Amino acid sequence: MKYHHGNLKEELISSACIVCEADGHDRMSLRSIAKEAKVSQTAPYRHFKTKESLLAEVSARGFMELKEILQNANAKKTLSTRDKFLEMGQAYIEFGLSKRNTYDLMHSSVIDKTQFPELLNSAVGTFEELVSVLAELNPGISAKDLDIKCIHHWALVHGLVGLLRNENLDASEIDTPAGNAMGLVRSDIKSFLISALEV
Amino acid sequence: MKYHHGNLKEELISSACIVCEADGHDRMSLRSIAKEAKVSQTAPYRHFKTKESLLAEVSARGFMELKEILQNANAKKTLSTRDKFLEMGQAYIEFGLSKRNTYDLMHSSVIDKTQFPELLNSAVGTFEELVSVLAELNPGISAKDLDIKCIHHWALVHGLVGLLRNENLDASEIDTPAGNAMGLVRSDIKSFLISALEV
DNA sequence: TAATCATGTTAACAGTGTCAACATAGGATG
DNA sequence: CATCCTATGTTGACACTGTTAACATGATTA
Repeated sequence: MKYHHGNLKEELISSACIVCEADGHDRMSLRSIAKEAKVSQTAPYRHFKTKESLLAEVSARGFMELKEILQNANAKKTLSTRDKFLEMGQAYIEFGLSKRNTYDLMHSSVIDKTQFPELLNSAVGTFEELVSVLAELNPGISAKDLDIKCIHHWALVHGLVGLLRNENLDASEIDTPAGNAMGLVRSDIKSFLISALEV
Repeated sequence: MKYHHGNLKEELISSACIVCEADGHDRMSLRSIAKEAKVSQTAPYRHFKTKESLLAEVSARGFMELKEILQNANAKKTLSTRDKFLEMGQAYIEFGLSKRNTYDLMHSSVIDKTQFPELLNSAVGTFEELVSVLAELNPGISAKDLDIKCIHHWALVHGLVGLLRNENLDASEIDTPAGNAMGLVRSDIKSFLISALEV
């Protein structure tokens, strides 16, 4: 039994990633992931100043994964620019729905992003991928209009994820106009995007 | 000093509303609001089964307030339908930004809405106000298309609130394309809505 | 008047983030 | 090689949390 773990920091982060996605960041305790790493409950404090800073790391990895997913969609050379754009939108939404709790953390206010510059950069990085495809799709557009278009589309997919994730308005659970519409959109995200993005 | 408080449930709820908005729902403790009401730390359990159920009440009040705000916007008879619609969008966003923490709670996953039917109804109620104005704005539209349009616009404003609230991407704080664009949108929400909603 | 029951209290439990004080080991320095 | 330093671990403690069980009170009702 060796006193020093050797790779604790990395193990804590990846363990935290798993627990966060499984249980949600608010139900994750530092002590439990320390225990999982077979290490005392205060050992994490040698690598993270606070619980928040460990969560910031988890969040940053989420943004990196999301960025990679968007890059992959944008890199499909067989697709037209328009289709790459649609693919990105769909990929974004699917990430938000499948990595539900991680996505939650990424946009949660428990982490003050201004205190974690790297995290802020990661979050902003997502935006850049969108800028590139929209610039290609709208040749000659002004920088300002391009930025605004980006926000428009980012807000749309981000908001849709929020509605689909959080509201439990699925037709399967409740029979209302909102619920029915939500089920409709969920069952065919691509069609919704085509009509909503009007591209 | 009377043993029975007389109005404890109501006082706990309104106190919780204030604390939630001030500190955020995750930093609110049952014990602290019990103390504030000059009552023992377990007294709230006579009125709320769990902390979550108290938060559900706070959330429901948030949705009611939001619905009222949207109704007021929709009821301005001097405005055209189009302007009422824009007014609603702006009012929604302003609510999300000014009642930041309450809005957070309303869309948080700490409350399982399926376990609080009233809360679910409140949340769905927001949707109905949007349906009415969009129906007026798009005469002859099919029910399905109307629902989808609603989701589209709801997602847009909801997503925009999320971006403006959560990302700390303001131009004042960080100088990036995303930050600059965010500052631009924030400074003139109405213009953004006009261009984004294309109405 | 007596009993019931909603509504309060106290004491306790297991769990949390975090800090101070101490222990260990591996690498740098003499 | 011996010694010290420093990174990294442990133990013990503190104040706080949500929640439950057991008990107290007092208003309503039979």
